[in-house]
Amino acid sequence: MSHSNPGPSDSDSTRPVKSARQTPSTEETDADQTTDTCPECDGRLQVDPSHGETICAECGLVIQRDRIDHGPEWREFEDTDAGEKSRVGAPLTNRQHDQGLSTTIDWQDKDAYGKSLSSRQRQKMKRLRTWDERFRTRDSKERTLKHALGEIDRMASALSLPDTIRETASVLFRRTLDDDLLPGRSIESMATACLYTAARQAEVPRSLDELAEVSRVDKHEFSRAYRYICRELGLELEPTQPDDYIQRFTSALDFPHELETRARELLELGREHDVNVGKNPVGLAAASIYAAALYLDEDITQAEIADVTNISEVTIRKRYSDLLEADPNHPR
DNA sequence: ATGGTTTTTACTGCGTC
DNA sequence: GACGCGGTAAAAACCAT
Repeated sequence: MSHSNPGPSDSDSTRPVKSARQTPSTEETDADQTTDTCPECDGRLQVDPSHGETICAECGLVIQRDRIDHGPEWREFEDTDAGEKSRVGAPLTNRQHDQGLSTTIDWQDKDAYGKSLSSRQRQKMKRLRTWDERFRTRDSKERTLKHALGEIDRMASALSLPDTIRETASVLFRRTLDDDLLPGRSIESMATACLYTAARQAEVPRSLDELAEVSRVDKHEFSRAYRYICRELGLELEPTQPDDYIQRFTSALDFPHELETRARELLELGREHDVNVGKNPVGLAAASIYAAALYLDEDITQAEIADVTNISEVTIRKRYSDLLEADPNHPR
């Protein structure tokens, strides 16, 4: 009866569980007042009843979605109740500029039975469509939002990021819009920055290079926008961990799961010997994968890893020789 | 702006298939 | 001889001050 959808985070389930990020206990207590704090920024969590979402008041991170059944309430006893109790409809979403509420006039010149309209009617529909369109994107902010959310969706799909992250990115963009951070910056760069931020907050980071490949603006533009919104919205993000890139890179290279764990061990070893402080986490991930591949006799060249990670061979060499030195029983 | 650090680019020499 | 690898110098990029 209720929407028991498996949840968008499923596409993420292949990742090894790092720690209990989700707080499943809140499901049971089910109180609207939750005293938890955001795992990202320790901000206060609040429940948005209209969306059934738990979001962080500080950074806009969506913790949990769809706790409210959006299904209908079938309780109309008298005629006067007609329509009032029925709350049928799709759930609200932040990912459409009008939160998914508006209707659109179809582009086909057909009536409800699928028959073609007379030419007179066609004229009329054309005019109506024009006004309908103007109405739906009434002012510039709505238009901006529409554009941005479309872009966020497109880029998130290209990077196969789950829905929760798109939601977070959408919330972030709304905040930048509400705080008037947009003037002077392109919508594209802001939208890209929001997505980048959202992915980092959810600990499934995509590198700046990866974002740059799907964005319509270049790296510098949106990384400037990113720093800007971090400052203005007071977001404090931890630096990304090399571990967060391991799973994606190993699977892109068709390596077995075993290699993944080996790479993580190497990173841990490196951490203990302080050889990876101040280094690019993406470079470290690439190096640990290369090193792990050597241990496990995988057939791989530095060039191939450099290719999928966008890290130069030189850097891979440097980082992985660091890692080997940290390993007391390395092969050579 | 500046200086320190990291990463990239370009190039060289060595061993192997 | 092409390829993978290790190294180096210089340029570029990045970051804090």
